[in-house]
This record gives sequence, structure tokens and C-alpha cells, in this order.
Amino acid sequence: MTRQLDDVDRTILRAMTADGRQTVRALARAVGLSEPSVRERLQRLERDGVITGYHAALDPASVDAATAAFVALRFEPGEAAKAVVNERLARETCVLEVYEVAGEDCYWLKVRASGTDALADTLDRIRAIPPVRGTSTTIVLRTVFERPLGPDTGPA
Amino acid sequence: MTRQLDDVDRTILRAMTADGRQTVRALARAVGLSEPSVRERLQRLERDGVITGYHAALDPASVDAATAAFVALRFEPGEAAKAVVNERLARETCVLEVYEVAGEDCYWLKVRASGTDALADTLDRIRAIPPVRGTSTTIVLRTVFERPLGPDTGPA
DNA sequence: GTTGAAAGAGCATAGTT
DNA sequence: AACTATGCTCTTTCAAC
Repeated sequence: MTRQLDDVDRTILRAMTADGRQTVRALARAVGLSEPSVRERLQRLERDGVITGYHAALDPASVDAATAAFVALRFEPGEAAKAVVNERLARETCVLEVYEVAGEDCYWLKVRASGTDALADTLDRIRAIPPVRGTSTTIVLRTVFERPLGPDTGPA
Repeated sequence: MTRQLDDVDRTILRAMTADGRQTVRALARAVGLSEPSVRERLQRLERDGVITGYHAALDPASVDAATAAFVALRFEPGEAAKAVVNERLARETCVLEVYEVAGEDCYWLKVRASGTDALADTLDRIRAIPPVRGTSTTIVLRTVFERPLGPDTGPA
């Protein structure tokens, strides 16, 4: 089982998901503990894999990735086929997320590209992966909001 | 139009999406420029909104959010209804992403919860939003991979 | 774009309770 | 687990080039 988090841990996680570049000192002030204590907790959260990393978030339009789409991907059954698909999808820089979903025998992908042309190119390459049987693409017209996973997400 | 990024900018963005907590000094070594230059570029990228923030990434299981699902949400047309839906969805901590998609007259949501029970509770609350007409939920069985948006994402 | 300097802030490692 | 105390690194802001 995963380690239990207390209120201080959750405060740290809340603060670091909101601003991942703030100093340990600022963090210590936020939680009301000394700097070494907070540092130790932070390091433990990193060691235990609760915090998996820190990432700069980019504006999609500024990096030429304004067009988002979801792609349902059907492909031949079998572990070998799945391995091929996984490996090829990993090489597609426009494919940001890949999920195996229930209900339909397929993957769902989140893709970002500069526009519909680049999206079409990516889809062409995906359809060229041998085990792939077909795709069904849903274009995102507008992002209403996106937020990072936080310590208060799961519990209803 | 958005400002054009050069190779140095892209290297900085690549490094900061991979490790958002590294020091400016380390960044400077990575790009092969002096510290003040890199600092200035980083600040400009932040000011211009290319970098929208820095966030700690959390392990879903460790924060009790192991179950992911996509929800197609149909609701009554009209701006007023949309405003109500947006506001209520923003209050749902399990709802991490909301997109307006083409093809079907609805939203697509990405939801994370501790399990199917908490997911069902969230869906109950979403269905209780007045303009909402129905939902269609697809459970994620496995996350194949997820990666942050980077400077090389968009261009095919 | 560069180097160099100097003050302050932050970090890491102790040793203690 | 928490604290204080310490030396060291990094940041930040100058200047001058």
C-alpha cells in the first residue's frame, strides 16, 4: 500500500502543484514549519514517488500546438501488436497521452499539433503502423479548462 | 501573432519541461550560454506567456486518484446554460480537464477519482447540474503513457 | 551577447531536543 | 519528527565590455 499522507504533506503538495518552482523557504512559511523539516518531507515525497517530477507548463499556441484532438485507435489484438503500437506511438511527438480504455477494443490518444494539416500528417503516420485497423478523431474546438492533478483530486 | 522562438529558446523549454526545478545555472550549462543571458530569456518566456507555470507532477495512486475516465457531457444549448455548466464543473475537484469538442454537441471531460465509487459520486453531481442532459463515461483501464507538452510537440 | 563582483537568499548538513 | 546553527551554492543585480 502507498504511504499515508498527513495534512502537512497535502499542504506541501497543494503548494507545489500550484507553483513548482517556489523555494523550500517559501514552502516552509506556507506550512508553518522549519525549513529542514519541510525539505525532509519534500525529499521523502520525491523518494516515495508521490511527486514524480516538476515540469514547466507551456502555452500550446506559443509552441505551435494550438490544435488538440482525441483519437480512438483500433488495432489487432495480441501483445506483440500492442508492443509495436506502443513503441511507434512513443515516437510520435504530437501524441501526448495514450490510454487503454474499456468498452471498445482500442486506445484513446490525446494529440496536439500546429493545425489540422500537421494533425492529418500525424494521423497518416499512425494509420501506417502495421497492426492499426482504424482511427476515429474528435477535434477539440475549445479548452474550457485544464488543471494539474492535486492532492484533493481523488476523494469525492 | 506569437513571438518566434529560436533554438536556444527551444532548448530552454525542452530542459524546463523535463525538469522544471533545475537552477538557472544548470540551464546555462545545458544551453551553452552565460547565466545572465539564460535568465533573461527565461524571464522573457515567462513574461510572454510561453511558460504558463511550473507544477509538481503527482503519482495518481499516491494521492488516491488511481481511477481515470473520460466523460462525454451533453447539455442544453445556449450561453447561459454553458456558463452554469462551466462554473459547476470548475467546483468539481475530480474534473481535471474540460474540452468543447466538434462532432457531437457536448463537452469531453477527463476525470480522476479514488475509485469507481468516487467516480460514480462525481458523475451523480455532474448529472444534477440543471442544463445537463446526459453523460457517457469511458473508463481508463491503463495509462500507456503521458508526457508534458514540449517545444517539439506541434510541428509534425 | 559577454565577464566579474558583491550582497542577499536559499540550500544542505550537521548536531540537539 | 521537529528545531537551531553552520558553511556553501545559487540567485540577483550591478557594473563594464
